Amino acid sequence: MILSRVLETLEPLVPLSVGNKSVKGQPFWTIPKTPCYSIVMANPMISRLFHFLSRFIDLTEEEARALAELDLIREYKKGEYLLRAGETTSTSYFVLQGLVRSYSLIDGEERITQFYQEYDPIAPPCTITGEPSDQYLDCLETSILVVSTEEQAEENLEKYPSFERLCRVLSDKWMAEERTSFNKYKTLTPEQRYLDLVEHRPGLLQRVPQYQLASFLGIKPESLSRIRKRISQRKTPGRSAM
Amino acid sequence: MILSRVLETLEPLVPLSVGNKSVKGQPFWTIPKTPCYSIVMANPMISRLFHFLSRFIDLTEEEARALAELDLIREYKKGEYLLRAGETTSTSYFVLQGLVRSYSLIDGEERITQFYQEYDPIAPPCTITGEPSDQYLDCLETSILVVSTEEQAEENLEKYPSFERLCRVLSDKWMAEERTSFNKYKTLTPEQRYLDLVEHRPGLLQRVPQYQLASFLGIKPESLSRIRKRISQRKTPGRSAM
DNA sequence: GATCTTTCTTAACTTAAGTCAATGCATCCT
DNA sequence: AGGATGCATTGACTTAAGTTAAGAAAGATC
Repeated sequence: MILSRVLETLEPLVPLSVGNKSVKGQPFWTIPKTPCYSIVMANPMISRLFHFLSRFIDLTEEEARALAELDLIREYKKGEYLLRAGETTSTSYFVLQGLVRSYSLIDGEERITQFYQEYDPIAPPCTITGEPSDQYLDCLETSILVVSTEEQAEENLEKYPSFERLCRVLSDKWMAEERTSFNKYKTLTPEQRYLDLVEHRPGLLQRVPQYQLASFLGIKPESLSRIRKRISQRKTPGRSAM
Repeated sequence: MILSRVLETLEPLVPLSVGNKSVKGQPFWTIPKTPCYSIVMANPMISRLFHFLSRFIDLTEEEARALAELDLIREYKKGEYLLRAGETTSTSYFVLQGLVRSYSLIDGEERITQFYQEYDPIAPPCTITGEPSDQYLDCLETSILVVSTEEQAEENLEKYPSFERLCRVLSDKWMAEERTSFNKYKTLTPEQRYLDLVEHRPGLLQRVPQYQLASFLGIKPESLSRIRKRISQRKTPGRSAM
């Protein structure tokens, strides 16, 4: 398995602007170079999908065409729900552009469990377990997603065996990431988690209001405010007392 | 995908005794009934592996033989390390019997991130990312594990395409479980997490000292002690005063 | 059975997040 | 401009976990 090498070469997409509100009408992310599957290049979002997949597998022209013709890409408006607690779905998503969040309702309060941004998979546990979801899924920004049901996937996995491999490799990668961030969450304090967020997902700070970041970090907005104050005071220790 | 049905029918193994110290020399878990692959039945541990796998896939006699002949099952002594922080490995495990824990060292203190028991997979993120592990892996009990390197897996996935499907299905199942427990950890208080543990993994309370449970729950032993006191006082509110 | 060791509990005190409430500061609306 | 709304900050107070230290209880050893 050469996934480690693969991951090293996967450069993140470069944002065109800070915050998606500031430059309206423009795509938020640059369109990446991608290997040339003929049918595919017309649509920049399909192109983006193949750019991502090319890091993990070499699809034949036929497979690429088949995948493109499945026509899996959909746009969801800001505020639109993909899933509500209590429902069950067999649908998974993959974010090509935009921002989706998952949260659960605890005593009437939204507790955000994840933000899904460009190149993130959204695989609700209920697609596997069949149990009613305890999570809500909604779009914080108008988002362009790859949409795939289990049934559809199943069908095409049989037709194109190399998809099976692709799915397994991606599952493994995402599993490792999930484990790693779980471990981080467990071992870091709220302050360290915030600093980790600043370091590793700085884009989120621009795209998400602070009270939602707080919820994601597992604390109250007031606490995040105090943490930020603490940090800024520590960084500027001088120029006090006269 | 019929994994939801599959999961419903997967009954947990029944422990023979409470705590592995009490009944020495006896197997801790009953040996399950399993479909009859001829080569396999000799060894109860291989039998157990196939019992588990049969819930997810029907292997041909040839595939079953191939899998058995890979000779992947090993015993590790109590206290033995499978992985240390700083190292990288391509080896994953699957617990047939025993108890393994992962932890990281924070300021010289062991912070337990997971207990792996019967039927749990152990897939260190470094097998995928290639980065040095931040986690230690060691056996809390003498354990019997399926041992599999990426290279070996890779080789056999090519030879036996249905293994590819098996791996993907298992990855998906484990991914869903990982997500679910992450969400739980985020949304529950330490006290609720303890109660959840009592309800869903009661065996652990017998097999693991309290200070390690506390670490796993993300709190100090003293706090767990207080939490338990709080709970027991709540359950026995009467018979006080005079 | 007495001793040593490990684990668990308790208590007093500290720390940081939660809670509640008030204020400041944008932006949006008409 | 004025008012409403939503979000971030601040302060006073509460709560629960962390810290430190001392014993009690349970197990292991000889």
